[in-house]
Amino acid sequence: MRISELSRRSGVPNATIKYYLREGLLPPGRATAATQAEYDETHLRRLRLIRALVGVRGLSVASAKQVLEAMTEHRTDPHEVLGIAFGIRPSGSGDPGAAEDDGTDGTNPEAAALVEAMGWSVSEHNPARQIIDRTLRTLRSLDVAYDWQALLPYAELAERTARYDLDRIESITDPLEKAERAVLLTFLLEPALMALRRLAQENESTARHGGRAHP
Amino acid sequence: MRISELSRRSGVPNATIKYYLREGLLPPGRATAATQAEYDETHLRRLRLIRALVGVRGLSVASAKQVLEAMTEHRTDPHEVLGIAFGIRPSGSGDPGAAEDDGTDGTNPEAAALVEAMGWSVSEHNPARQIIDRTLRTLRSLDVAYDWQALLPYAELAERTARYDLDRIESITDPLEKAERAVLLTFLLEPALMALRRLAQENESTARHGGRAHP
DNA sequence: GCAATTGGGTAGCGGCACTGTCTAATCTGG
DNA sequence: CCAGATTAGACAGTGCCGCTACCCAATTGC
Repeated sequence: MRISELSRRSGVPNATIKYYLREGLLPPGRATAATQAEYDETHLRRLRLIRALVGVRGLSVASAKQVLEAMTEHRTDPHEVLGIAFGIRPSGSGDPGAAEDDGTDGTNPEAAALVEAMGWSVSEHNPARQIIDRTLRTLRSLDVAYDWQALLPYAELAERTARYDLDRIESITDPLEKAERAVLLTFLLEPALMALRRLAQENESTARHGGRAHP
Repeated sequence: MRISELSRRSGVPNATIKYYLREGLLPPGRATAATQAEYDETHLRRLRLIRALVGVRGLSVASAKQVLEAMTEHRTDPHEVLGIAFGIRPSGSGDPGAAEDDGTDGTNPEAAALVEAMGWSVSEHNPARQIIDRTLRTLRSLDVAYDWQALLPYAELAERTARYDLDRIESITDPLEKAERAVLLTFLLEPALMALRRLAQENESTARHGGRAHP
């Protein structure tokens, strides 16, 4: 399959496919000549995956690249992939690297306390820790008295969610397929889970305040 | 308080505050003269809220504006605010309005089935429905056999999350404060909840595969 | 042989979130 | 009363990001 057919079958414009190739999100096709390369079903699949991560989930192209790299390399087992992939940040946020001026070392004490309390075994470097500490700090700066203990019930629910996530990929034997499924469920499901929460919030709000939905 | 003090106390550059004023995210100060306006604590608070929504949560400035408008107007009760605010989309996603070419009418049948099965009472227009249907369609296009029934356990957990969310704001009497808290908990907590899920996933993965965290 | 297609490269575009500059009016200190 | 600083408001410019358009030489299919 040449690039035009790949474009036609995926619905992604020719120029955009070239862009993904340049950026390294899509591996190059098997070159058959100086101006000819052959693509196969794996490229088509990868392309759809890219579109899902970027379009539906809203990852930046750079973040999607990291996820895909982690997924493809999967040095030993899917566990690695999860560990690496879980640290990607959405496109919206600003500067990675140096914190603006809030003098935060890399300790994230609140996340650590939470992990300890839950009895979890997670890497010190998991960037999810940062997100938790940052969120709590931000909330408190807005006079919302939240600390890690306020997150405990949420952590409990997250634990069940994670168990359910892992159940769903346990039966897959092919490691690459398993890694792909893990990425899909982790990232692509995030907007849907938040959507579920909002539906449930509206329902719960309706139930408590007795109001009916706006027409 | 004049603009410079507002800038100094919030850490937001002068020019950026003017930008937010232009965009309508921050209400104008009380003009005392042609080149003088007075800002107060509510402006400072609002500014911090903007920064939290845009910086931490990653909302686009336009989305943040909608959230803030819904929050401020709060025609009758916080229930309205939740209903409106819950429909905001993150900045990452592409074109609102016309769906690309996947001929989707506005029905979102899977979300409807899920809502029905859960016995929820939510508006037909809640955009969370769209997100759910879109996510499921995308997953299936990637050969992941998911339908609304696969989301039921997640919906169950979302319901508990929502109950906990509503518990936390129930005691607030001032309607504007309540609306603000609802917005904060709904939006600002989202990254943290996803972070919790990832921590729990890593933990669960470690437990099942017996691996230890990467050094 | 020759139009059409392709790979590969570079340049440009539109949107977004600011940022810098300018002007005229106003305030402050002496 | 006046010099110097500050301010509101308007507008142009910047840097980044995700494409998109164009160009060229090589290759292909007819």
